Amino acid sequence: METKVTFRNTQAKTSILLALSEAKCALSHAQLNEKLQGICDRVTIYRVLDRLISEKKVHRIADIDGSIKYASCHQCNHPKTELHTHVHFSCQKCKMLICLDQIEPKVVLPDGFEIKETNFTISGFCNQCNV
Amino acid sequence: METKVTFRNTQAKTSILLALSEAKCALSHAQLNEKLQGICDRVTIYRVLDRLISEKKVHRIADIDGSIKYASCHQCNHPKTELHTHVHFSCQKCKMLICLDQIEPKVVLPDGFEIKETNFTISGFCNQCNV
DNA sequence: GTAACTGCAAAATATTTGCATCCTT
DNA sequence: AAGGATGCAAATATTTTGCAGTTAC
Repeated sequence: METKVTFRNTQAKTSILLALSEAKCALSHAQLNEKLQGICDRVTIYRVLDRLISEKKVHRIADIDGSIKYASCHQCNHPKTELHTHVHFSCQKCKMLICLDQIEPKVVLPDGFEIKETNFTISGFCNQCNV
Repeated sequence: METKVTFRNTQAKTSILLALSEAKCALSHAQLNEKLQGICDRVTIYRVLDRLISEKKVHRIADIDGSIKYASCHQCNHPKTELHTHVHFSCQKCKMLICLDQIEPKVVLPDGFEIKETNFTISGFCNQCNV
């Protein structure tokens, strides 16, 4: 009774993955839509992003304000890992959200807590804006 | 030219602060609205929450999925601190978001980065649900 | 009395769904 | 050709804004 879904490689998917790969930071749906200049519909972007996340090619990050950003997993050092335990930095000036792969805080939870996913975001001014 | 705003103590504000204080976890706007049972309007809840955040009585947490939760600052050990550097735990089963005050990862950022705010959330199963 | 606060209606955003059509495989 | 993917329209949230009437101080 297993429903096997085969993902296809389409123009939209390729463009979206490329846009995310080229970006040096995570992008919101709106930023992606702007960057893609109408190559495909807004709705398609939502759907493709969902598929890319299922395929573990993209990961979804909740920014410090709750807005969702998407990042190509190749930007991180551990593309196939479920846990993205590294820190994200969100700049209050240039609005960029970047992955600080090197920085992975070690956290030990109290007994009984089982960790499945993490989202560590620090906000402030990045090294480009902090002059 | 300074505009001094004096916040007032109103019925809605008192009820909302009480609801958040009674809760053992952070609540979303929708959860608050339900708990308040029509004591005040949805819009009022948004506006009161904004005020309470300005007054540093409540803090705003982006949950792992990007949804916004509000927590009474008395739940934390450092009510007046700007930085809420402790870890939040978001349970995938019971949907509760709690503050783990004791746990504060130490993070050292690369040169040039200035830290203003943090949001560390870990998701999984809490000690109540993990049986 | 005055300025902050509230409720209601309406606008602005953001995300999801339905469905006919188009494209990969 | 079969079923996944897309575009467009429309339905659902979710959050914000305007404004007239109310209330705290």
